[in-house]
Amino acid sequence: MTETRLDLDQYLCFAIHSAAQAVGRANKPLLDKLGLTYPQFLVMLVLWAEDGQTVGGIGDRLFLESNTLTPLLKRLETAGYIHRTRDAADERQVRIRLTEKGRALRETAKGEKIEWVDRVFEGDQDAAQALRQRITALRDKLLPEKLPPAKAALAKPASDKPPKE
Amino acid sequence: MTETRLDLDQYLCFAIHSAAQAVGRANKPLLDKLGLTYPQFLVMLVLWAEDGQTVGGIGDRLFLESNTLTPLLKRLETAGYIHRTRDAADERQVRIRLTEKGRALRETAKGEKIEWVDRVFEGDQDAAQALRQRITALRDKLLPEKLPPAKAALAKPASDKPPKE
DNA sequence: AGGTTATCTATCGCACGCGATATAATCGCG
DNA sequence: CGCGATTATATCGCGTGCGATAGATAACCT
Repeated sequence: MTETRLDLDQYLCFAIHSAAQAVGRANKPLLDKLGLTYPQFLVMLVLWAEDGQTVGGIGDRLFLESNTLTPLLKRLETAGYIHRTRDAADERQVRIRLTEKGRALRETAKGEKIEWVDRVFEGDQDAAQALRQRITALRDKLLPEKLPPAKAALAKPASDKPPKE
Repeated sequence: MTETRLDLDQYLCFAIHSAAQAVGRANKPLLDKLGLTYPQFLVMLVLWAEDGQTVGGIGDRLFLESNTLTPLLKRLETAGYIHRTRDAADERQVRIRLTEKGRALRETAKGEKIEWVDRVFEGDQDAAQALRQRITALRDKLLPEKLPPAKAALAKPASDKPPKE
């Protein structure tokens, strides 16, 4: 019959897929304390690092687009963590700004610790870093050509000539 | 200000999260040819290896539960790839069986190739295997211990102080 | 200037993932 | 045997992801 033995773990894509699910579940207790979902927490991380970013700017860092971010940001606004206001200079953009409550949440978050990394790697920080780098390298090779996010934001973009297709 | 520079890639959880998204996008062209979503494809993989499994059996392999699988399986049934029938011996269970169309899809799938693994690893199979193993090891350390139901009860002697909670 | 094109955000629809709960069948135990 | 506990699946609600598309505003071009 079709009793071909199947080991799903032989598929790299399933390994990553299922690992991401497992990580999500492992993060859940911490996020519940903050009252945030994981994507919401990522947005707060981005805003804690730099307030007043645009929807698109946040999306560049998180690899998300407005169809995902707009509803998410509205929920964060309803929860009282952020304000959403059109940029006066460019009315197409929406600037996301932390409220006092949103900034305060950062202190709560700092008090919490991601416990599962220690539990899994048992102090072997090098192994954790190596794995992290390999995974991000894999991701960056898969993503369509987009400028490396954090660094590009630092330097003022000199007007260059993008080669057109 | 709060201009702490943020490198999200320093977080292992974000690395995995974003890598899983990237892998999903990379798989999309292949899945579109098959007319399946990625979770649907995983279910088909499981069934191609062993037909006639129960909902729970499939869920064990994919780390999913009936709240996710039931609607997904109904869609596969609507698409004509599977049948869902109650097990005669145990009417609680639902057996999932491939249709002829479902089996035929396997041949189509075999003709397709996951191209991005080669593109990313450029023939370095060892690197791909090593990464895969590290990721699955991470996942397995994160997942709660699942005891094979009946067997664990046998070995357990009569220490009848159930954990109060 | 005016018309075209590009950019930015929002909206809609669908498919997961999952917590909470419901329902039905089976098991366990006196 | 009967009744409570357990198991298997289903249902409901919400929050993402994401393709497709719409709408408004800005940039561009001759």
